[in-house]
Amino acid sequence: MNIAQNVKICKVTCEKCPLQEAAFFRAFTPEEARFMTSFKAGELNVEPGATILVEQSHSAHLYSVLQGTAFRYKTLEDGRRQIMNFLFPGDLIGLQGSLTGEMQHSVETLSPVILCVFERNRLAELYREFPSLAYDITWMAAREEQILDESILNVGRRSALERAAYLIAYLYARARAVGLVAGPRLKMPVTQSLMADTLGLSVVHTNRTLKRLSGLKLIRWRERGCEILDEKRLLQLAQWDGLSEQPRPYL
Amino acid sequence: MNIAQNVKICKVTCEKCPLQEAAFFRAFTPEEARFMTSFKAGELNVEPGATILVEQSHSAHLYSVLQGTAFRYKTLEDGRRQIMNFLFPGDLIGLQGSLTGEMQHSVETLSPVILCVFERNRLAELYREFPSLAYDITWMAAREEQILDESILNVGRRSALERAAYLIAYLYARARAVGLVAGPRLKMPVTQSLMADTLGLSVVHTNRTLKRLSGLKLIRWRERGCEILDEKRLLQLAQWDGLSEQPRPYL
DNA sequence: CGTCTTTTTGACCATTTTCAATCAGTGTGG
DNA sequence: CCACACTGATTGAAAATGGTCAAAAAGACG
Repeated sequence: MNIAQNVKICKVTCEKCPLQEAAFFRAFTPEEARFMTSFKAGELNVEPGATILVEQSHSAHLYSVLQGTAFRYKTLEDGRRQIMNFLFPGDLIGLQGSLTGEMQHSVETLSPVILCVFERNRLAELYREFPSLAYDITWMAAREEQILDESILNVGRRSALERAAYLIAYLYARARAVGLVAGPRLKMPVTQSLMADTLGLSVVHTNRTLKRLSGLKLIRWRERGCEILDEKRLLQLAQWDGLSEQPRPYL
Repeated sequence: MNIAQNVKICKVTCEKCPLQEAAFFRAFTPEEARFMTSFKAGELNVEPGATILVEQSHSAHLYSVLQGTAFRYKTLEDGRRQIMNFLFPGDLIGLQGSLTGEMQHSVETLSPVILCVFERNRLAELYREFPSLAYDITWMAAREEQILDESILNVGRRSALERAAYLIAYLYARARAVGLVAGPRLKMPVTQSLMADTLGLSVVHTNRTLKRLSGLKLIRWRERGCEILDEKRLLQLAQWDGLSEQPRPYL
């Protein structure tokens, strides 16, 4: 397993956080930004395909994605893997570990990723000094819950075709919000094997299902990626309303 | 649909919250308890089978379960239902609604339930005045995430038999923590149809699967309930480690 | 150009669903 | 007390969905 190393000295101050640019994110107040800069312990540059966190391990750090994409997954002892969610810029990584100190899932990068690194044990300080940021963290946790809820509905009650339609529409919506789409194209390296492990299907059946979506002219599959041809009908097929468009916080 | 009404005047003060008794919960400090008493707007008594919250609706309130059990679910337009999680005493209800103000799931009671009612718009106050309680809320949200993660793994990657084993072991563990078991018996009215909607299976197949677990002498099914005969082998079959035993916060 | 990963296909098998009844337990009103 | 209506549990048979195995085709990459 290719474990992430390579701590970079270079540190983008949070006052100049590139994510502030996106209208999609709620901007920090000057005080918040100042605090975050001090709260941020450093940056971590990670290669594609590297493992950031490992199930069962303990991490003193909390991360947020500054750039790139990754995914969160669990595995059963016999190797079966289930992807729980994908991580995009602005997303928090490892908050769950605050409970027992032990991670219950692993995180692996899809693309080159830059992470902001925070000390888990300074979290109490953040809660004391900046209730607004504390609220943001709760907000993000609650949003993750909503997404996971939809995911359970997806895997539990939708057919293979509907499931795939939902997943693609979901990834497209999230990627678009952070500028990771070029026209109909998802700028994110996803393999069908990853999709299978997200959908709870076999790779073979995932392939057949994607072909079926292609046949319906809803998508087109390209080397490690996906083009969305008819977003509206994808949403319709999945019986999904789409993501809320309102601005969200980030760390 | 049987909507919850019946707001009770009677108000248990949080200083004397009966949940404090359980060693399972982190007790409030006197200041926290005093604040919570003022934060608590009232109590709601709800009958079994009543709907507390409805998907797509807006609620000015946040609830926590003081007594009884309930479940959280989503439905597709064509009626398919998926249960996301069950609610036990100490659990928070409706935090997710803080984001858009619109609930993305419904909540229905299983037994008679007593809820503590809080004003959603006073949440900022709680975050300002009591960082420790704010942290508790985040803690609970993060714990819910962990449970949902396991649930996705369950529905996505476990076989029907393993899935059922996990669900029963999970319910048993949670019920035990709050004193809702009598020996091997789950004191909680669950129908096979509810289990089916949690497992992402049809009722018929759920029934066959439970029979199979009975055949293996792992459980015994009783009128609207379940006896656990061999918890260890259930955990083993599901390849699950069980719930963390450490004390947890509650509201 | 050769090696590796990813995608694709076919044939066959297993799991799960659906449909249709039946059975058991509970509560109701006559 | 009994007939009747309900809900929940159970069963069988047929059909559909999805999985497994094996292999080939198509890209990706050094």
